[in-house]
Amino acid sequence: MQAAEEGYVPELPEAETMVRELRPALVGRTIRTVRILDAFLLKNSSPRQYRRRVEGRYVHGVHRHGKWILLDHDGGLWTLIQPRMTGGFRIGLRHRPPHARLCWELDRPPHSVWYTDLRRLGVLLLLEADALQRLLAERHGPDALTIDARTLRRRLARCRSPIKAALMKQELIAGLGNIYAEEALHVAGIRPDRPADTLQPDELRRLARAIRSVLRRAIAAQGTSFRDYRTARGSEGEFQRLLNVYHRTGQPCRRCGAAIQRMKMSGLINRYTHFCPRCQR
DNA sequence: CAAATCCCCTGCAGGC
DNA sequence: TGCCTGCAGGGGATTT
Repeated sequence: MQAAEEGYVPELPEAETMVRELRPALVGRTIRTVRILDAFLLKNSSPRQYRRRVEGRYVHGVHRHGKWILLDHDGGLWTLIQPRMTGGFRIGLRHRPPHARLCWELDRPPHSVWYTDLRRLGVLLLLEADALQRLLAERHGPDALTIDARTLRRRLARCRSPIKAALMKQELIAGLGNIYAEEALHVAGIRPDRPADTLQPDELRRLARAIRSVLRRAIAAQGTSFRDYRTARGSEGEFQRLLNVYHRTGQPCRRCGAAIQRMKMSGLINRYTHFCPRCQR
């Protein structure tokens, strides 16, 4: 799956889509060679170190936590990939695709998995199991895809940020970004600028359910979250059908017809937040 | 503890 | 035509 050059912005559904494509390509293969075309993305190892540790290793599994992708190299060694804005994968290509940064060459088909990253904001870390656990514990709350109302309430209990800003803090809940936080709040009928700790029990139940359903639907659509309608390149229809508020300023709410508004709020001061002033309270 | 700011990076749109 | 600015955005580090 490619990333933003095709209009995708990796949040949880995009990461899940990548993992589902990577799993049948990588699991059970041995990484023969790693071709590192851009050392910039290796943040905690040199190309030599990375190759020495990973080459010859069997891939035991491919996992996702929040927006992060994990390769289990077996024997307690992991590659953590944060695609950030424009990271993505291409499978089985013989020649380097545009913006190729790294290639895992495999012992059997599809023989190659490429990591591509147009803007080079992505991060790749080589981690022992205990370091990975520490990182997840420090930086990641529970995964948004399976969040339940009780967990959500606990995570937000002492948080006074606007609920949308809180939902985007990965250490509270992992996986939501700008787009799906907005969409979930619209489905739940909650204004994005409400302080998180003022949500009532019934609102938290609606919100937890909305987060799960928005993410599940986006995964079913293979993570169709377009950032930029100007470069949507033909998939524009699907994108517009899925999104209720994101990037829809002035357009009618699909539920009540009121014009979608945009605003700025504390914690997200230089970004717009879209919402329906009638449906969301 | 929360918020703001800056930074990483590239492509593209809009203004002049 | 070409240069400049702003914007998109995840997320870490640093400052207020």
